[in-house]
Amino acid sequence: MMHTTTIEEQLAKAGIQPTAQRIAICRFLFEGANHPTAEDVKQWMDRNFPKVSLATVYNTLNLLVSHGLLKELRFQHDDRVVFDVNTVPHHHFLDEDTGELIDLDEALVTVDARLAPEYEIHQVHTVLIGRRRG
Amino acid sequence: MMHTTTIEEQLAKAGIQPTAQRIAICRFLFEGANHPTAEDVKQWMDRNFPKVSLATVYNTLNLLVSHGLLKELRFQHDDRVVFDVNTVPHHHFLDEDTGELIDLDEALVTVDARLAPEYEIHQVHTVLIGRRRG
DNA sequence: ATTAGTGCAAAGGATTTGCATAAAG
DNA sequence: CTTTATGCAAATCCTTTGCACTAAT
Repeated sequence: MMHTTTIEEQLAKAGIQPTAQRIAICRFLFEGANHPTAEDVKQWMDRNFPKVSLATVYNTLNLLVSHGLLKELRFQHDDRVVFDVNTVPHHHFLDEDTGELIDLDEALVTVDARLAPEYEIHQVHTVLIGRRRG
Repeated sequence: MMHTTTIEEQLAKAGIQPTAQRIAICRFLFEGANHPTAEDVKQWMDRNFPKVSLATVYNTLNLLVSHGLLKELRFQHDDRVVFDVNTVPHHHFLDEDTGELIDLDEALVTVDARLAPEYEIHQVHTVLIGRRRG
């Protein structure tokens, strides 16, 4: 029988003290938030865990990033940072109508770059921009 | 014999009045500036065409973008906008040591995305992150 | 007790805006 | 003359920081 890791455990394992504020933020992040901005996190917190300051939101997000639990991303269409719980390398689809960002598993996108041999490639990130019909 | 298009002509053709400030900025941009930020443009102007305000630099850059002579790009490693004279679709290599950005012709990078048919793809942009040896 | 986390308000950097002046058509 | 561009300073947006306060170990 398999044991689901709690947020406290995930934080502890990453070396982050699991305070109430941090757990609340992680609850939002790890339970389905889709590429939220700091402001999105703040707004969710205001509704679900009031009295947390914006500074704590930023501190916590940066802490999670620096401990590898979160990635920060920037896209062309928005000058704000968005956070991605998906820390595994992957790509993104950006719906140009709605602004919605969708993670694309690395296996779904094949990138073949024919560069001169002095270019060592360490990471590849593709953004597909378009529209989802339907 | 082929006639090289002047900056004035390029601006006029795009419907932009070719003022002295705009021409100077375009001279910097179109003659080899590599993915400059607004601040880079301002600094070049301070040296080569003093007394131009930062507001005019931003106004001009935005004007060029809105008329299709320039693209604005944002990358993960820098929260500032960088401008790209290359308005044809292409990809980028980011040297993670130096921060240098290198344009990659679209033909050099093949992207194959296996998405569900409701995803209409209009643009593809790949960033390759790594290091250039040598 | 000592260290670490939080909240608030202020500061910071990048970019935009309002408005008066200057230049262009 | 009338419109458009410029310069300056102030304003705005996002994010970070300093510092006093609180809560953990």
